[in-house]
Amino acid sequence: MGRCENCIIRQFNSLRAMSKEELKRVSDTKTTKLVKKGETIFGEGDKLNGVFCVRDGVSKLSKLSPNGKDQIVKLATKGAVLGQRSVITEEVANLSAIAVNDMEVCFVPKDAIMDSLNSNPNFAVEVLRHIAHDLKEADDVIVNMSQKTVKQRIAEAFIYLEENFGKDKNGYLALTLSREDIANVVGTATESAIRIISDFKKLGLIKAFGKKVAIADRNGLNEVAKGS
Amino acid sequence: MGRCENCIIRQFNSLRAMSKEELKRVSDTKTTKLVKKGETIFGEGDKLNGVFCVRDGVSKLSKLSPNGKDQIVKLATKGAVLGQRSVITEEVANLSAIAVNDMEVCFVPKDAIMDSLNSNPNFAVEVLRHIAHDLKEADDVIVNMSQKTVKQRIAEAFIYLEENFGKDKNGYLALTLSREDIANVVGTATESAIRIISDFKKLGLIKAFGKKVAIADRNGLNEVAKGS
DNA sequence: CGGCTCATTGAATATGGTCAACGCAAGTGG
DNA sequence: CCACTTGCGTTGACCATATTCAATGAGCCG
Repeated sequence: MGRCENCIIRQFNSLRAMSKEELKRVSDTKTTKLVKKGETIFGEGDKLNGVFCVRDGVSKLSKLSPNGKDQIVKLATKGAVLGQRSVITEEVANLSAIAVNDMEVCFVPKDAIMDSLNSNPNFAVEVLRHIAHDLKEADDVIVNMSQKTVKQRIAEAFIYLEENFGKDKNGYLALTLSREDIANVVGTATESAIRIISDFKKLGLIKAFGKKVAIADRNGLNEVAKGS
Repeated sequence: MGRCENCIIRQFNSLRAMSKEELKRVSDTKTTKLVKKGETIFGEGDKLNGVFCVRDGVSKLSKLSPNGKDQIVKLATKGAVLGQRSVITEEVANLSAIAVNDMEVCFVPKDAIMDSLNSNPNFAVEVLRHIAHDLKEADDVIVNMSQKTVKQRIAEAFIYLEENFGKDKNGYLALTLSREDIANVVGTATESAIRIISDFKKLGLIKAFGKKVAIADRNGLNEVAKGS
């Protein structure tokens, strides 16, 4: 099992602001887990005793709405730290974290985190910056959700997926989501999403092969996203 | 002009975690402003040189969507600190802050804030807790926006307004928003909001007198909000 | 009294959700 | 190997919801 001090992933998240000693402590108390596609890392309402640092794979963070539908609030990938928010506010988890593909995550007990927060201002400020950035993104999502059509949001989602997760050798989006997951990301019914995706295909904006999708006309998609 | 050390408002926000010396410094550099209803405290894209602490009145924090419509992301009242997020990430403001009624705000230059953040872990963690809480709320708003109908969201909005801003002696909501503002809070067209409000009135859920609104049947509204 | 701003209403249209059916591919167990 | 299930993706038809454009009213202020 690797040592946090040498972990490259750390460069992407707030743990990079920890001192050598702090990292050593984290490394000594952490455990590494493999999470299979579809498995739950933690669920809404769970009491979290630490945070999860994503080393590999992708997790969806979602919340069940009162009407019984899941809304995916964000996708977390390599470098993300899950559960941070709940640990800080000492509340139960507000979102569920479910693996979208096979993952490798490190669990870091909360004491190591909280002690560093309370004693190392550099670390606290670094975490603060990350959360502040998340908040900005969340505000932007609110605006998108409430002001854009489903079609625009789906177009944006594809662009987002390509930008953040890249493509495989055949040009398909490297992260393959089920139609249902796509619908849950943009907040619509699965059938609605399917219809729009099918339209995009007919318009030549994307290519689709089973659940795999490739962006064929990036500019065109962009036009749609901005409202054509 | 009052001294921050004696300011009661401070109890509601992260400034309560500052030491006496830090507060003194804030107090010496701060300025107090009166902002009239409709005036802009800062706009999207502005570079902020400090934060604004709300002593009285209410501000709407909104963002213009690409299609030209304003989305009100949140309402900030007594005790709220505006612009905090932008100062922390050293980005331009992501939202506009506009006074919904006459306000009194204190402007605190960012140096005092940043220096305390970097040297006082108590303060940093307190700010962190606040922002983490804001993030949770934002995530919840995302779920509401994408999964609930306009009718549900308007019902929730009225309940929210009563809970957070109270009523006047006649039972009307103490914070009076224009129909357009209500529409912008729930993310819909003004006419849609108006129609639904008019329905609520016919159903006896609310009373309306011009732009003033009073909740008549709290339980009924709650039913609607949960989806009846 | 204009001239404003905002609330209100109607009618036509667009957009999205729901229900139901069918196809296809990947297992699974006999 | 075949019948059977199961999970998705896909499509159609219908209904509900929300937007848009347009017109009218109601109150307010100089």
